[in-house]
This record gives sequence, structure tokens and C-alpha cells, in this order.
Amino acid sequence: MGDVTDAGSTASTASTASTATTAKSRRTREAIVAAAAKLFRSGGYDATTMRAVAKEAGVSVGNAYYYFGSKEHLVLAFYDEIFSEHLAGSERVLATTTGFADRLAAVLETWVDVAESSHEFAGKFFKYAAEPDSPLSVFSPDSAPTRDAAVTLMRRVVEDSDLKVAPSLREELPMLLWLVQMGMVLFWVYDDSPGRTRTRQLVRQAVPILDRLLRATRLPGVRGIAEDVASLVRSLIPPG
Amino acid sequence: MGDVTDAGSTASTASTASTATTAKSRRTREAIVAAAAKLFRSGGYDATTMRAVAKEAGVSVGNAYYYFGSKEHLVLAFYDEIFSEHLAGSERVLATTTGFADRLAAVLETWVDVAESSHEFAGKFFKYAAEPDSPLSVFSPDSAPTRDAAVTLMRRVVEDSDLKVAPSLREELPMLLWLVQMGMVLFWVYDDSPGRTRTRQLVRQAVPILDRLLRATRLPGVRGIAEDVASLVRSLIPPG
DNA sequence: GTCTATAGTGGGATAGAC
DNA sequence: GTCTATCCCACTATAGAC
Repeated sequence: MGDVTDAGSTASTASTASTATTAKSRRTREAIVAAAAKLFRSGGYDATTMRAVAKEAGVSVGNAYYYFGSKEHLVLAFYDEIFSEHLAGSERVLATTTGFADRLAAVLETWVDVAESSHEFAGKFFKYAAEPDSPLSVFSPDSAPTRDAAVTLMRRVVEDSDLKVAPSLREELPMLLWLVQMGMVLFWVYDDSPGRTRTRQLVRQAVPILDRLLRATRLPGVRGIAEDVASLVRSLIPPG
Repeated sequence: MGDVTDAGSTASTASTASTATTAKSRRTREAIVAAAAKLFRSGGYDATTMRAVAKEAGVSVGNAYYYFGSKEHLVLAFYDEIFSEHLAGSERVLATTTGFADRLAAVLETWVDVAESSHEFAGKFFKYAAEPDSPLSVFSPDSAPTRDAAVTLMRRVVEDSDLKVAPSLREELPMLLWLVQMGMVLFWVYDDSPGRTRTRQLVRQAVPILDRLLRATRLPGVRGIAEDVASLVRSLIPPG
């Protein structure tokens, strides 16, 4: 939790260890995450015991707990890996696309690509992600760095695009888009179509609609509604 | 939990027991649910052990598992009780209100009232929402009766109201409103304000906006978007 | 500060007798 | 349908090595 300190791109999950990680401790940590990722992918969450993770990583159970406060924290670390991949993949498409709808669709589809290999196990993950008191919760302090980075990615989707929206919406838009992404992920979790084709179809259908909806916010008659939505979001964010 | 009497309106949670329940088995079952509800409310979910539930209900642990496949099934049974209360409370307000916004707001606030006493451990409800392989998931076939009943309630909110929307939306509207309710519940789960005032504020702010948005679907320029949304929803529902 | 080994504890879930 | 006995595993000590 605590650190995150530097400009380290990806969110840290460290809940126990201190900040200035030595080379050795970093290696140990990565070995544990890698072992967990491997076992999660092959056997799922429940079937993967902490004993097995420790053994696979070549460390003691106690040591695994030294780096990760709980089994759930291990999943968060795993999710961080997916997010880094998503970020890298997104950079590529964002560099070459300017249309807002295309940028958003590409970023969302990149997520679907990157997450594909963990789809089976993802269900268990989101079971915890949706639980408020879990450290894995999308809204929890522990996952704040990852969440913020994801919102920042959405800000990039908007900023260098050709999108024009009502100014009152501009500020909240990245967060709203992140919520849209969360919605897609929820759908994805339930999507058992091969290659997640149904999720991809959803993205391709829904993004243009969203695009038109956002551009419509500048029309009189719609603008008023958009402003109300923006102020509603604003009034809800700070404390909640 | 199962009954709720009328025409088996509410979903049954029975995952283990057979259908034609004898009087004795029904009594045992109810004793277990009652014990669990009591302990959940007073001590929360985690602190309530299956051993304690069994003891409080005067049965053995093994017997509790005979009726409920897991600790989570116990929570679902509890949720069904809340839903019956919500249904009863909603009937009262729907009988005396005709404005769409008022009807919707009243039904949503009734939910907040009814669920208040279980807010602390309510996060557990959402473990279902995001766990596809669980038979308890809100989108699963097993919970279809409860979900359908909730959608039906929303249909009642629309039908006897003064709302006029684009015809293409009319059919999907109850399900969309149910999704809105799910969104509210998600917010509510994270709402730690006393008396859930923030959730109530959300309802009072968001419902009029939604009302205006829906009425705007009959305007040219907006209607097209609404139709796309409707067909998107339609194309996603049947299999998913 | 990093790590091992070992010996618990507690609670969800299950087997199998009755 | 109901019980008792048992399993398994997340997690916690603890005590000490480098």
C-alpha cells in the first residue's frame, strides 16, 4: 500500500515491504508473482494454494507473505501485469489514430486481447474486485494507483483526439470512460464466446453510439442534460 | 426463504434440497436462514461462522450444508427476503403515484430503506454479481426468477405512469431500469454516509435527469441514438 | 532487511455412519 | 435429514539464519 512513490509506471502492490527495493528483493518478488500468474492461469484461483505458489517460486510460505499481505494481493499484482501490457499495447494504437471513436475502440479491444489468456480465472478475480472491503476492490486504496493510471490512459484517449464535447463534461470524461471500460469488463467476464467475439461486437457497436452521444452534448436541449450529469458526477466523486 | 407464497414469485435458493419440502424440512430451513440473518446483521459476514449459524439454529454444521451449498447461498437466501420486502413496499407507493420520475424514485428509495439494516455486509451481494461460474450470480439461470421479478417491478413502474418514450425503447426499458437499479446498488454498497444519505441524494438527482433523457428520445436527432441503443441491447440479451 | 522452517489456529467444506 | 469426525488451506506465530 503505502509506497508507490516514484514514477514507476505500474502500480505497486507492496503491502508489507518497504520502499527502496534491493535487486534481490525485487527478484524474489517477481519470482512470486510469476509463479502465481502461472498457477492462476493453469489451475485457477481456488486450486492455487499459497503453498504451491511458494514452492513454485522457490521460497517459503512465510516469505511469500512477507511480500504479499494476502492471496488476494497476489491477484492484484497479477492484474497489474495485465495493465502494463494493456498500457504498452494502447500506446501503439494511440500513436497512430486520431478519431475519438477509433481510439476508444482500439484501447478497449486491446484490453480484450491482453486479458484473453486469463479469462477463465478472471471470474474469480472480479468476485473479489467487486467487494468493497476487499483490498482488490476497484475502489480500494490498495488499487488506487492502478485505477488512477487507467483513468489517465482514458484521458490520453480523449486529449489527442478530434472529440468536441460540452466543456462541462470534459473534466469528468476520462473517469466516465473508465467506468465504461469497467462495464465492458463486467460483460467480458460473462462472455464465453470463443475469442470473446461477443465482447468485441459490443465494443464495435457501443463505441460509435457513445461517440454520437458525446458529440450531441453540444446541441441545445441536450447540453442542459449533459451539464446536469457532469455536476452530478462532480458532486459524487470527492468523498465517495 | 423460498416461499414468499404467491405463485412462487420469488426465486428459490434451494441448491441442494429437493422441491416438495416437508413441513419439517421447511422449518429447519427457515431456522437456519433466520439464524444466519440474525448473526449477519449483528456481526457481519466474515465474523459469522457456519458453526455459529448451525448452533444458533440448533442444527449441526453438516445439516446446514445439507440445505445450503455454501455460506454464500445463505446470503442469497437473505437477499431474497429483502427483495420480498422491497416488492411489498413498492406496491404501496406505486398504488398512489403516477408521475414516472416519482414512481421510479420512490421504488429506488424503498430499496434503500429496506436494505439499510444489512448494509454492512451487503458487499457480499456483489460477490455474486461478478462471479460467472457461480450459480448464484445475478445473471445466472439460477437467479433468473429473482431477476425477472425485479424487471417486472420496473415494468410496473413504467406501465401505469405518464411516461412517453420512443416506441423502440419501450420494450427494453424495464431491463434498462433494472440495470440502473443495479448501478444504484453498486453505489450504495460503497456508501458509508449515515442513513445512506448520499445514495438518496444520488437517486433524487439522477432520476429527474433520466426522466428528461427518456422523454428526449422522442426528439429528432436523439431518437436515432435511442434506437441504436435499443437494438444494441436487443442484440446482446438473448444469448448472453 | 530478507528468508527459512516449523508448528499452530480457525473456519469452510465434506464423508460417511445412523 | 441429521449427525460427528475429519480434511484442507489461508493465515499467523515464532525463532532463528544471513
